[in-house]
Amino acid sequence: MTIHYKEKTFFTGKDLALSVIGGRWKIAIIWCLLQQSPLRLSEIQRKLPEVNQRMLIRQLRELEEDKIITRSVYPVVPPKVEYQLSEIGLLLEPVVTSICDWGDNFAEFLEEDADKIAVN
Amino acid sequence: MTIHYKEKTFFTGKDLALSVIGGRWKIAIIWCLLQQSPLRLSEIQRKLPEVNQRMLIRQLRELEEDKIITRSVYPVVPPKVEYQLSEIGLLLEPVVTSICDWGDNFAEFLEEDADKIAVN
DNA sequence: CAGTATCCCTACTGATACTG
DNA sequence: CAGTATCAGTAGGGATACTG
Repeated sequence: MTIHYKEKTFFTGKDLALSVIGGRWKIAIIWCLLQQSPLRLSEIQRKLPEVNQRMLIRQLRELEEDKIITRSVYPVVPPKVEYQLSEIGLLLEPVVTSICDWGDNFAEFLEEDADKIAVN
Repeated sequence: MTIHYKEKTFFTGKDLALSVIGGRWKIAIIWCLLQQSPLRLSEIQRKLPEVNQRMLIRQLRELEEDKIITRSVYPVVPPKVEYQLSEIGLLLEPVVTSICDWGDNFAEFLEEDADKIAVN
């Protein structure tokens, strides 16, 4: 496999995937939109308070460019903008799920480790 | 869930997972070690030529600290160091697999897109 | 509400040289 | 072989203030 995208060359699906979803907050954003959709910017901000607004908007723009999410602007006052996952974006569900599952596993693992130390 | 790790607090397994495997080259390293294990540093370098040595070693160190991989040093001349996935590290297989699968899907999606443009 | 604009800083990167 | 050391450049990220 060889694919050219955004002036770069990727030799595996993995590398392509990482270039698209590897951004600092992208998995978190996708996780939000898998749980509930569509979401407005302010709603995503409430769900991800640890992300500052500028970064959130930048990562949303990149996801939109890559067609992972769609952005719908309603010409009303006050402004209303809705974000949701595209078809290809929805297919990221297994990625997000497996990450969540592993994270839970790892959390348990850390607790066991802490127990061992506590026992000693 | 609330877990404290490395002086930070995580409220979801997902956030914990991302803090551990979110590094720039970590998924790539884990992918290597899932394919073949153990691997020596020079072998990983050959498999991931796009990563420079200093970054590779840093990310390996972090993965080792988080107990995702193990590092075995053999006291021989010339030096021999082997890296392999730990038990919890091996459990990342579904994460890596789902990322690879999605990446392949996304590559197809891009090609279809290119076709549409070509047709017009 | 949904964004920009500004400033600053850390992380990553690349090249090259050196060591046990 | 498997690293560490140094320098220097760039991209990504963070805090805060401001606007249609």
